[in-house]
Amino acid sequence: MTQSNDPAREAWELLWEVMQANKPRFMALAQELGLSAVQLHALRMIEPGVEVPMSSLAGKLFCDNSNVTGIVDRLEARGLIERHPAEHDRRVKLLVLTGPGERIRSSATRQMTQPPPEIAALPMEHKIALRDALRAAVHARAETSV
Amino acid sequence: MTQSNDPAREAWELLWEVMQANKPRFMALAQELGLSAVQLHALRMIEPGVEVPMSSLAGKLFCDNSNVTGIVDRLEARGLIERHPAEHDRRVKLLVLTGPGERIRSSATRQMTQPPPEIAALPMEHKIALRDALRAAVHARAETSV
DNA sequence: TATTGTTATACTCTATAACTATA
DNA sequence: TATAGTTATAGAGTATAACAATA
Repeated sequence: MTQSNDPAREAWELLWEVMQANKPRFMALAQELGLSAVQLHALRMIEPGVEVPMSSLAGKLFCDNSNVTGIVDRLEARGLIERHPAEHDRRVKLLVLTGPGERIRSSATRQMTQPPPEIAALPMEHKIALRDALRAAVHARAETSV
Repeated sequence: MTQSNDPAREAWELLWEVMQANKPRFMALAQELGLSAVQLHALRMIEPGVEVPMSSLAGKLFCDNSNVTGIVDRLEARGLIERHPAEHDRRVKLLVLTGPGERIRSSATRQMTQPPPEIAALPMEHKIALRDALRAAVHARAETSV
């Protein structure tokens, strides 16, 4: 049971709880697609038609470049992404989704962005309040991280 | 940029975004405590004074029993938890925090439950709306999972 | 027979350090 | 000199299957 006098703190703890409860769904989705959790995250970070440098992917995954090499190796072996050398700097390798990669990512995105039952079943005024508060929070983050 | 006509879907995507943004803070905390991310999660699942069977911890971490053996080995080697055989069923091993384990867990909890700046800085009406909506969601979850 | 936890095995994830090829 | 990515290495996390002890 969460209990606190500070609404922000309690909201934060509840937020963890909701995400925690959603973890099995995410893991099941990854397994269904034949991907590890990290591979699925990586795939999600590469948008269709957008070339992403390896180091940029490392940043998005909060891990080391040397780690990304292996993750990309496996996604490439599965035929989901490709490495292309950048023409402006030949040290850089750009990652792009393949056709199959786009399709799998699209399916993953469709399922992952579907809210879990406890959010979907909220009364409309709660949904809107939730959205508006989170919009404000994310907007604030974008402001400060410029 | 998140964009959707369905407030629940947009809220869910924003929720992911907030948690994603918080990941570096969590990783930094784990490192500061000399723990891996999984070890920190495991430690958080064991409340002071509460004996937790290994299989129960596996459930909380959404992983296999065989996996828990290693995680517990390392936490025990660090002196943060102990294994005790259960008297009612001697196959079962109960996990309890040691003194140092309680102290590290307490410090971790204090920091992890502190909301990130973008939540803490929200106007009070947004904080309360966020808390109330999430309370309703978590409450709904508790209802259906009985 | 069934269950709890361990072990053996194999693979993935992870960082650090050393390396390469570029810049 | 510095940077992007790779490789080598070592350790941690992960599941499956086989196992021991207990129920």
